Amino acid sequence: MGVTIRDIARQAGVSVTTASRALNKKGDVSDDARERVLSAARDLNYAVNLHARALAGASSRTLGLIFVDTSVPFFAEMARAVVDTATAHNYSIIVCNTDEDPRRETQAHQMLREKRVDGVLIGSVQSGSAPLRQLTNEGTPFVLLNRYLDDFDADCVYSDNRLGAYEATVHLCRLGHRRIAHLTGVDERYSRRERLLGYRQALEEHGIAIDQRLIWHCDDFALDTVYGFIRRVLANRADVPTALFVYNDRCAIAAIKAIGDMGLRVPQDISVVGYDDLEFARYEAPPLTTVTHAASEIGRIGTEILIRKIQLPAHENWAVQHVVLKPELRIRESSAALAPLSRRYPTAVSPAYSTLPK
Amino acid sequence: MGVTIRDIARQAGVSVTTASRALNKKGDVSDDARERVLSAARDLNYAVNLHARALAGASSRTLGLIFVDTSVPFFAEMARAVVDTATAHNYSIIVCNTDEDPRRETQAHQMLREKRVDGVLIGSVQSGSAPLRQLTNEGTPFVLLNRYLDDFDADCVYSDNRLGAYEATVHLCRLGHRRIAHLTGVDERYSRRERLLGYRQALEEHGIAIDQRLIWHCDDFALDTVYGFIRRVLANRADVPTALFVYNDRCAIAAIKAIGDMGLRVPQDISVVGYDDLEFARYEAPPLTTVTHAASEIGRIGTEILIRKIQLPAHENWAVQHVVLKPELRIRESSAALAPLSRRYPTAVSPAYSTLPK
DNA sequence: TTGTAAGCGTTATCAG
DNA sequence: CTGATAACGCTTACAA
Repeated sequence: MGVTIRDIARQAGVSVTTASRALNKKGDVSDDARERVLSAARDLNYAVNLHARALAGASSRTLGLIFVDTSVPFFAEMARAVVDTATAHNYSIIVCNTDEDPRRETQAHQMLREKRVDGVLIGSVQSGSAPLRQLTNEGTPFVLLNRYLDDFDADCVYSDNRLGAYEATVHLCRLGHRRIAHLTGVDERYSRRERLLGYRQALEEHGIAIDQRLIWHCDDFALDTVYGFIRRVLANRADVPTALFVYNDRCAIAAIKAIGDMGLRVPQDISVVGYDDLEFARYEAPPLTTVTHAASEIGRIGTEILIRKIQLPAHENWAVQHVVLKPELRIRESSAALAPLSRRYPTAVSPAYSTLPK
Repeated sequence: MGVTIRDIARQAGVSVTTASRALNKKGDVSDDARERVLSAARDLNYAVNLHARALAGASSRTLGLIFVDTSVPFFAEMARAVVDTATAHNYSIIVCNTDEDPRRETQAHQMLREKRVDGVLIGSVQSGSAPLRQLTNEGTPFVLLNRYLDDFDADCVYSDNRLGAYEATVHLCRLGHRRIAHLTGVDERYSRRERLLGYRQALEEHGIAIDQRLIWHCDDFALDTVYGFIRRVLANRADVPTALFVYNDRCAIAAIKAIGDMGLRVPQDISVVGYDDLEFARYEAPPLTTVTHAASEIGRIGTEILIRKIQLPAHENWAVQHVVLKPELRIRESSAALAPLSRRYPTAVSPAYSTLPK
């Protein structure tokens, strides 16, 4: 069943050892022998058995990738870069999704352990540092992607969420806005905390008091929820802000639609700024002001660090790396200078202005 | 290095064989022995070495997934379902992207061969049926996802692209449109051919002659290209259709923006219909009429078929499965009845009306 | 430069 | 019910 190195050794008229050496282009093999081995391998359409190779001590040439949800565009892009970079270095990627469920996270780690992966890229940390500690104990290198932990000093690459949020909010302040709301999620993800901090810092620096009623926590798993939430908030005229900084672009499109359906205009009545610069952001109506933070860069750099760490000669020691990427504000048409009061709110806010289609 | 089954056998005071049996809950083991083995495994934090297991004849519990580009939302959703379904059956997924490059496709197949995966899910077929033939020869089960090959009878699950396109186009015909353009890509992907066929069939059935100048082939790798393409076409007033059926939602948002930037309105001047029903489609302005074809269903069903095939007892034989899912038209506000001529084209078409932001 | 032989960790066979 | 022992396919000392 399947052609083995023994078969090609026989066909090439050499020993298994020589065959192995020739195949792995290592050690001294005569040109003649190498030639015969390689052509035998070609003839027999040989493919190494990586399980055997891994078992015999070599690496498995496989990395694990643990994400919250690889179908979310931002993560999908990051995952794509991870796979590409790994492929370029001849590693393959096993993908796991946690959906922020600690149980699934544990299962993922267990599975990767059983598969004896050479390293793990981690974009989802649900049960604290326990799994990371285990990886460290077992000597499996890992890199945090888009995550940072206060209580565990690990290699990581992420973009400066606080800075991005800060710049987005400063942008709105400079446009004259003072009632700036922030829409975020309900979980305690690192990026949420950081963006909230950046938002607060910008307001404080501009002498704007933090108004808790303008910090909107809304479950953003389904966009419908976000849409409904915004409509409900806007229905109460007193709560309507003049600008809205949304946790990400995905939620921003739901917010923009909700704003429009409530009879308000973006940016004339409410300026909107997103985060992520997803592909569709430029095609929104109006084109969405947002923050880019090259998801693919995070994926690429993280994977390169991981591979470098894996291939580090045993005697050298490793200096923990923190790579922080600078996000960048992309100013487009969804944000504009605060209009004088007389030009705002052209129509009465009517909850039934329009509804979300099925 | 690492705790082995030998260690837990020793600690439990049984033979390796018994330990293995207890761990795999197969064969007869006394409750007492099982108990001791299991607790030893727990104490020592044991994790099977799947390489060893695979080498010893058991399966590797790994599937391969070959896609064109897992970061494209539609594929990302499908991939997500594949990973979830596989996980539920205790399989893990190795992801490969081909970018429609036959060389990368070959590399992917080679890699999966070396990893001795139990089966492969294939959503990218670039070099014809050669790789599939190889899989068949080697006895590696596979299922085509969202693909169908005329010249190779393989298990596959896809949605009826022709039907979806047909219904989309019929919808436009019934709204009174007769100048209906179709925007598609430049490659010869199966889904492109099928959607084009559905489009043609609908027109023919409504007595509308096929006008080649209304079938727009445009490279859709970058959305900018699509945007520029549409603007250029619309600049020539004579070529402006009253309705546009776009290959997918992703391109449709670029088309809608281009139409708007050329001073035309959707749907009053041009009705637009997309395909895929991506999450953002409902939040477009106007909400996009499109065709759903549950990407996740394709992923789930395909994976289930593959696993069933893998686990098929050797003596039973397998009847090739073709699962065809029915797509469904979602009518929203981007398509509307053909307006009388007098109400169309309110503004002169000016190529410099607006531009795409950076 | 080449070959022999001993693992790697597991499962499967077969005999107790 | 249990346990030796022989694979599985490969790498790698070590020996020649």
